Amino acid sequence: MEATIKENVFKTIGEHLSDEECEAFSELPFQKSYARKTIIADEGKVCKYVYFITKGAAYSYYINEDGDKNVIQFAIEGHWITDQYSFFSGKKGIFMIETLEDCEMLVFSKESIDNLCRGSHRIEHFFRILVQNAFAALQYRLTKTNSETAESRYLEFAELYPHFLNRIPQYLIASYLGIRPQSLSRIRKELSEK
Amino acid sequence: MEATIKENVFKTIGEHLSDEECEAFSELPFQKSYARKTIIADEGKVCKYVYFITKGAAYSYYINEDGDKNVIQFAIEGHWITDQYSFFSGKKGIFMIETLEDCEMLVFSKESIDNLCRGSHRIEHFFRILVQNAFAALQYRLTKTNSETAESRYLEFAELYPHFLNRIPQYLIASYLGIRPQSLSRIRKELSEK
DNA sequence: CGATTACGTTCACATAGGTTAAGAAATGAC
DNA sequence: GTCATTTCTTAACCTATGTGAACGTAATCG
Repeated sequence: MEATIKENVFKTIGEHLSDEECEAFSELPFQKSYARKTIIADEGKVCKYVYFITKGAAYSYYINEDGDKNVIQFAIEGHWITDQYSFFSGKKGIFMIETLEDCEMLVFSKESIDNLCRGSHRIEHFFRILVQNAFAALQYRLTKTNSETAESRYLEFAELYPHFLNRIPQYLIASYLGIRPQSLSRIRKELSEK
Repeated sequence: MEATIKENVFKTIGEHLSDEECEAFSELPFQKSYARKTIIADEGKVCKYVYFITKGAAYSYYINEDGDKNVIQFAIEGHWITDQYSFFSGKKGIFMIETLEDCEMLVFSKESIDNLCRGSHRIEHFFRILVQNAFAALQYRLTKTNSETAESRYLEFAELYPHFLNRIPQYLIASYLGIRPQSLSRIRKELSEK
């Protein structure tokens, strides 16, 4: 288990923890399997866990007043996923999290993250850097959303996450890009005609 | 100075530091004034500082290939502003930061943030929480950008930041919302006719 | 103070992407 | 394998926002 944590979790930011810290880390999460299309966090309920995916794929989304699904984030092996807002505030969630494939996850409760961070400065540091990088990436994504056409956002997505294209249904990619499935289909057609 | 830091900086997340920690914190930044319309961080150069605004207003933006300005963030008294990506990675910046009004700022270098965090677990914790909250807010903003009309985004902006409406030129608000100044003008006209 | 520039408004027209609807293709259940 | 369901594609039409240009007013600066 320690090896799994060390390999999977810590390589995600390339920091090294001592064996002791690593052990503290590895005692806290529990491992869990979820079947494909399982909802693991539900809008309106408090999101009590952070999930680190060791196998499979999942995504988070929210549903607006019109009933449209809006994809926030995709996550595959080596990625973290949660409803940040709900998880950290303890207030009711705004996002759903659902598996796309059968998944293996490491599940961390808020208490375990808090204990880990309280108990080890370096683990707290690890999480700070993790969130910081996520923030910078999200800021970049927002600028693109605000200033580029759907076509160029799709091209950038395809370049950035080529392995997602085969694994994730197109209508979810469309939603992630902020457009309708029909529009993505049209864009793909135009691109293939060029 | 300690009082200023304690009052200004720490009230922003409602955590309390010991006097000792507070003192460590207050020794590191320097205070600086900037005139209106001063560019304090420049795209293409490394962004070496995090700014905490104690007076005035500023904003960050980037300029795309077509030469359009794209506003990322507004910041007034009590807010932090920086080019996160550049600041933390040490790579060349992607955003500009410019003052909107004459400003007073507390300026933190990367070394000072790193030293503060290394030297005090609680300060590291402070910054983790700070970034976490910013991340959750940004994620929420992105979902709105992806799924709502410009009109409803404007209404939400006006409700969330009523004090910004008077202080910030409309063409910058338009850019923040991802639309053109003419479109915002049209939207405002339609709203006033309702 | 007047000159100049920056900002906001309006309008006519263009276009990206949304909508609705239908059918084709792929996937999954039995 | 067959049937049902989910996903993808296409097309005709619609709407929100972009574009370019003109004009008025407010802010800024000499």
